[in-house]
Amino acid sequence: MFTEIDNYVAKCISLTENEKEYFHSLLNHQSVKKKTFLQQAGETCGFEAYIIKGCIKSYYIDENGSEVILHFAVENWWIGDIANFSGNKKSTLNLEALEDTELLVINIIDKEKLYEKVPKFERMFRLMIQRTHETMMNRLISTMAKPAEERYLEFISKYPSIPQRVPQHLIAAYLGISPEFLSKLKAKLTKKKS
Amino acid sequence: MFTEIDNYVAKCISLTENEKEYFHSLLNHQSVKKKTFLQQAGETCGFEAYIIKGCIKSYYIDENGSEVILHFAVENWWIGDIANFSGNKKSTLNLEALEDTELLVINIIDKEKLYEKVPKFERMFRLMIQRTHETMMNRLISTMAKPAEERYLEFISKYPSIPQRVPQHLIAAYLGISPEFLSKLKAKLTKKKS
DNA sequence: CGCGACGTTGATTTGCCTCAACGATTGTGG
DNA sequence: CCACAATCGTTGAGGCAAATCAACGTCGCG
Repeated sequence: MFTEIDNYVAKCISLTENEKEYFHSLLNHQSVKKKTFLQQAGETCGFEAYIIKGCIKSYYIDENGSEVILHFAVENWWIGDIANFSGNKKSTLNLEALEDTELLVINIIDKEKLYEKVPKFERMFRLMIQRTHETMMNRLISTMAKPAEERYLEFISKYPSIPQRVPQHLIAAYLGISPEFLSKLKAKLTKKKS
Repeated sequence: MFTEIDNYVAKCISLTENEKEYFHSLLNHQSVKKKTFLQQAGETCGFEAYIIKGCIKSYYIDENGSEVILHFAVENWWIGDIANFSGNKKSTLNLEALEDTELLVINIIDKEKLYEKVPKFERMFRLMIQRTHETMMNRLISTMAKPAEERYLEFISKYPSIPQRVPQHLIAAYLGISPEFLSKLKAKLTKKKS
């Protein structure tokens, strides 16, 4: 149960057996059935979760009612609600399982305790968020500067496994285009090839 | 010279006199004249800088040649190149002074030393990057889900001082719209009021 | 003074959206 | 096990937000 997450941690920092045990003791195993929510907008609980198996879609619904997808998080990713870290404002983030999913969850209180007892974890989570931030920035740049076709091609080459697990209209939402338009894009691309 | 940055640090962590002195010893004061670069795309030096006075524009030029502005960083902000942290790939980020600017710079090597000697700084930079990441996400969401007019209004209400220091076509670039279109937007808005 | 940087305005074009109708597939309750 | 409803993808017609191109006025500065 802990092998994957231990591998992940080991890539950033090295722990003693005691520290590892303490870390494990703060993690709660949780299963989430397909089409159910790990978190819904409006809840205030703060946590972070490591995905052992499955796929979670994290997305916002903004005031105008449009859905913006942040991630399709799969095995060996962290998900959580950044907004919940800094302030304690209500989250506007939704986390919904696209498949039956197994997670290891740490709540924000325990995470602070962890930082206190094993400060090395500050480093791990700093590195984690740095990487997330970096991908996010690249996405912002793509979104602002590149046409939909290019963004789509980038997406499938960066995440080749996602289109096989996730319905196409969600990929459209991720790219920020309408499902109809993505369909037309694909038609155009296959025509090009032939 | 260190009063502003010390205030910033104190909001996140508390330091002994010794730690503070060590921190100061790693900072290099640097002045950058208007219209010159603190960093240009292609350089590999990694650093992070705290702005004491002035204004820095950080932006990418993507393959298609279009400019995407990440920040207008002013007093009491950090700037740096995230991409340079994780990998050591060449940066694609440009940092250009829009005004004569005074900075405190720490290079990436010294920053690692700092982490080692005073692990508390892991926390400070984690919190810093969490906040940056949060604003970035909100911007991504706005960019994807909201029309230009709404984004413009958000911008001037969030950063009311920026339009007074920064030429309008750069604000257009920040918002991801053409300068002409921003001009037309403003015309429409002032007409609405009257 | 003259040049370059900046902002405005108008005409035209285009990337993408919305709406609507239609197959194909899946899954679920009777 | 079938029937019917969801869910999903495709295609076409029309519309709109924003880009592009071009011309022009204005200011600040060397």
